[in-house]
Amino acid sequence: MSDFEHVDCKHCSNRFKSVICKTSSDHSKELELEKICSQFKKGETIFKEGHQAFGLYCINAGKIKLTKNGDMGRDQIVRMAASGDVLGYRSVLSGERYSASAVALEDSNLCFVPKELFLSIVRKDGELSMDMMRLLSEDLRRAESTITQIAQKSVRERTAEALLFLKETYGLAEDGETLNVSLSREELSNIVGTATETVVRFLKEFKDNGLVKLEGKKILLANVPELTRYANMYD
Amino acid sequence: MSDFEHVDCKHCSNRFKSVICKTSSDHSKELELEKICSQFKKGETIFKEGHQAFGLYCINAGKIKLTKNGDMGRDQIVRMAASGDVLGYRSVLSGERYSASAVALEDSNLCFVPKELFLSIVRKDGELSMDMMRLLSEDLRRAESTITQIAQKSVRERTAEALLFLKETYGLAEDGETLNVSLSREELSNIVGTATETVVRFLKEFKDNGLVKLEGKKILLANVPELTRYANMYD
DNA sequence: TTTCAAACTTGATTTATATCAAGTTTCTAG
DNA sequence: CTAGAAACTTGATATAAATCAAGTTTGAAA
Repeated sequence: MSDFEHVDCKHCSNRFKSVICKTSSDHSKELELEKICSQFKKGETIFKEGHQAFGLYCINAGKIKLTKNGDMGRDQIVRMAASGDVLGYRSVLSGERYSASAVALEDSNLCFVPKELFLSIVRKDGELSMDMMRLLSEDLRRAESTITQIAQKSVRERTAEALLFLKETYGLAEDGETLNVSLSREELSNIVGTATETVVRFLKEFKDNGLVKLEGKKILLANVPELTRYANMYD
Repeated sequence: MSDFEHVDCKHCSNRFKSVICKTSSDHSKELELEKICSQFKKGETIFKEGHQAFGLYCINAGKIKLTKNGDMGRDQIVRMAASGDVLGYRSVLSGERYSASAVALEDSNLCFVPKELFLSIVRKDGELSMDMMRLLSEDLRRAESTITQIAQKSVRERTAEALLFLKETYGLAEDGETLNVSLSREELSNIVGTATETVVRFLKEFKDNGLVKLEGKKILLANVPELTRYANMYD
């Protein structure tokens, strides 16, 4: 992690719709003064599960995974974040330690906002409060939906679903077909919640059935409708 | 569902610590006037997944399960709620439809607070806002922890864990050993995310190993430390 | 550029759990 | 109190996915 050129919030809030950046202009000024922009290289850890939460991070550019340690040492990816998303607000709001680790999936640029500053702004800015509640609500809805998926769907279905989820979250590359994120097979297995070999096998099956094309870590979605059928076999 | 004697918030907030009940006295008065207390019989549905959220519910007395429909028709229990808990705030805050159904596990007594009233109080009461954020944060943390558990633990571990979770959530009966909640084997399987027969088998195994005693739907935890070991075999 | 380690792939085998089938018990409505 | 349905239990079998083992490819550092 190294310091990076300061990105002003106005610029940021125009490009992205980060809740934090939208706060009214007087609070914005405070933010401008106190926030710290840093650059994280691919693979670098932004914060670690179990550590004290000193503040939150706004993603200015880049892609971040949030992982939790399972009891047997294996990681589980519980969220994937992109530009405009905010990390760590859950812990800051509840006053707890970070409940997951944040790791950069590619070189990323984040703004750090200290806990006290953020809390004081939230207390003053009712609209920001509402935004934060909406954000938490949406995260909670998605998490509970994931519980249902993982508990009830087969690994094949979840693998197909993970690919579609990555498409929703990070979009596609310029060709309009390739997933716009590069993950190892192990990371993919940590999203699906399965063994690495199993992910490899299902990707191969999908490839053999013309649903995807594989080229190293690049995954090209060749047949999204059919992939959707694979993901929801009982709809 | 039938009308029930009106329970005043002050009384309620003394016994339980529902966020809603704690709001400052001027807002309390509004609440008193508009809220509607109702009684739900065991098995009755309080609200249904996918329906519009007209407000939220405070549990005055009773136990409620929150379930989501999986894509193949099977239910998944995503949360268990008790006296003092609030239901439906997620949907009200995010303006979405209910994302889960709420069903009474025993005869229960709830207060309904209309959406508009709640939102207007939240907007005015900064402390309530903070409380709601803490509540959502805690729910989110627990949900993400459940994702990790379900994705990585065996059904045996999750079954043991479910029993411990029920002990935490609803406590024990007067004997200090029996779970203070009565669930069908199917409901238990909907918490664990497995087949009903599998839950039956593991309960029997636990019984044979002296971890629990079974008497119909009563489950007596005979050896909590060992049950904990079963739940976290790789700690 | 070579070398070594890490990541990936594939096959064989084992294991956990789902599913199916057939009772048995418990609860509920009449 | 009885009949029937629903819930529960148990066993047998099938199957999905994990694990183990052995390559192969890829990528990074020297």
